[in-house]
Amino acid sequence: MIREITVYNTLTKRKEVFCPLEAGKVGIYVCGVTPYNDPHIGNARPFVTWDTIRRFLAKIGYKVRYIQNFTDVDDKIIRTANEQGVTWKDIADRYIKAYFTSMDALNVRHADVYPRVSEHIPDIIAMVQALIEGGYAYPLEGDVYFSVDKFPEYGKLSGRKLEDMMAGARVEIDERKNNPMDFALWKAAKPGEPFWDSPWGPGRPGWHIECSVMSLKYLGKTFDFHGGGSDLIFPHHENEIAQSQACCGDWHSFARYWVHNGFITIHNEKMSKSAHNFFTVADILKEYPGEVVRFFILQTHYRSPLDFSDERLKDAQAGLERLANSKALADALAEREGTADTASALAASAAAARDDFYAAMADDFNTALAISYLFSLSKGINVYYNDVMNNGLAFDAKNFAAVRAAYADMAEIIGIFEAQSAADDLQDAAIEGLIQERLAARQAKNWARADEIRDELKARGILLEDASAGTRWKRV
RNA sequence: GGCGACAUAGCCAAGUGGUAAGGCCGGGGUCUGCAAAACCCCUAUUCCCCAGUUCGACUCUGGGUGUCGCCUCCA
Repeated sequence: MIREITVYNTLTKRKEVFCPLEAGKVGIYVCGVTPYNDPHIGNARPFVTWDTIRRFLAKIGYKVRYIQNFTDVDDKIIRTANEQGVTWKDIADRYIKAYFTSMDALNVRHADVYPRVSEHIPDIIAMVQALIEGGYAYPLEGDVYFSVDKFPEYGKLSGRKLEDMMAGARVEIDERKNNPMDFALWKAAKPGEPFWDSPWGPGRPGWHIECSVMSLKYLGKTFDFHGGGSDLIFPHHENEIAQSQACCGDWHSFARYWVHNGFITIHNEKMSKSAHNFFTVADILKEYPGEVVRFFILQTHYRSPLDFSDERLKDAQAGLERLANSKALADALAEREGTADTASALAASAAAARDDFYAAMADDFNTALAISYLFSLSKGINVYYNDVMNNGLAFDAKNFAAVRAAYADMAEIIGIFEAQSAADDLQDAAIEGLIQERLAARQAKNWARADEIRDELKARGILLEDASAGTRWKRV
């Protein structure tokens, strides 16, 4: 079942054949969010992407362990809490909840562990201590800094040299540090900030150290995939590499494949909280179903930029509805019985489509290409449906079951067709009753009454579609 | 200033050294009481520009132009 997959590794800047650390298993660490406001769609991209990758890996037989952190101790959280007169924990809890609400709507399955910084302070202190003892870090007036000069490989992920960075640094230079690029592992507490006791006095962790600590704790010192947005490559991931490798004393430890997704843009400009050009997932969900948003994201390869607009979302919705319609047709067909041998060719093309789909996913998780095979099978299903329902072709239950299974299998990886049917005050039986009444009206050529019933149902979100074999209905 | 990515039809978007997937929109047709859905047909002699390598390049190399990103919090 497990097939060879290739993946673009930011570290080597090329596609590589993926070889798991441990046969049959995959360990994934994805940088999560800092919970201080509602997630916007740009934030959602890596999680939808990784959810899909994860589904695929599990499908082809890997046992997947997926870890995603919450940075719940942070400047912005503290600032927001102070502005609102609540505790940092209130803010973190509120927006972690908001994160789940949004991601659940996008069919993002939960991680195996969601470690939080605030729950790993002792582990963090231990790693900082180890880095100091190893000569890689130094305390300074209650802070602790990582000394980049002690780590020869610094810059290997982002492809930049220390000298180049210093030349163009726009950061205010802190003269106390050994090297301006040295970054904080531990920050001394300022008045009004949350703090924990440490060997260097009261303080809190720097940003990068958490991921080194928590990935080590939950995945070990070496693991397979490390993911996140491209904006994390530098300095965040670069710093993680420095900390983890220095700490473990093993130059080849830490993440083996670095996978970074491109940005979601608006009018071709990066969407970001600081630029105030973002749309939150929650707001988009008021206009579009979560699956449309998910589908919109997956129709573009994860490494490409993705421009967000209402028009693009509408396009995605139209495409997804096409796929969903085929699913509905397939479901309707599947209720029939028939022993004819009329779907063997379709079954063969379904198997081929599924195979192509898997091959596309195995080639650097090319969801855009993979989805095209879903469309091709969709067409096959539609044609067969028309032949059986409208052209009198005898039904082939056995082969069609295989077709339907292949279609569902692909859809499951993409993560569509999972929306819970919304609770509706109109019961199925009532709908069927009205459809029967309309049928009678149509037979009596009472078009006015027939259309009235159709409009009535439409107003309540029920769409009718007449076919020679009967009337189908669906909720929209 | 340093480093990097990308440029494919009206819109979006895959892709390969061997002659351009798929989706959306649009046009025509079939089916239908009308709708809806579906199906069929049409919609890039061409992949930013200029050189070069090659039997052959959109795909490789060099140069140019444009857009975007990272170098500061950021998915």
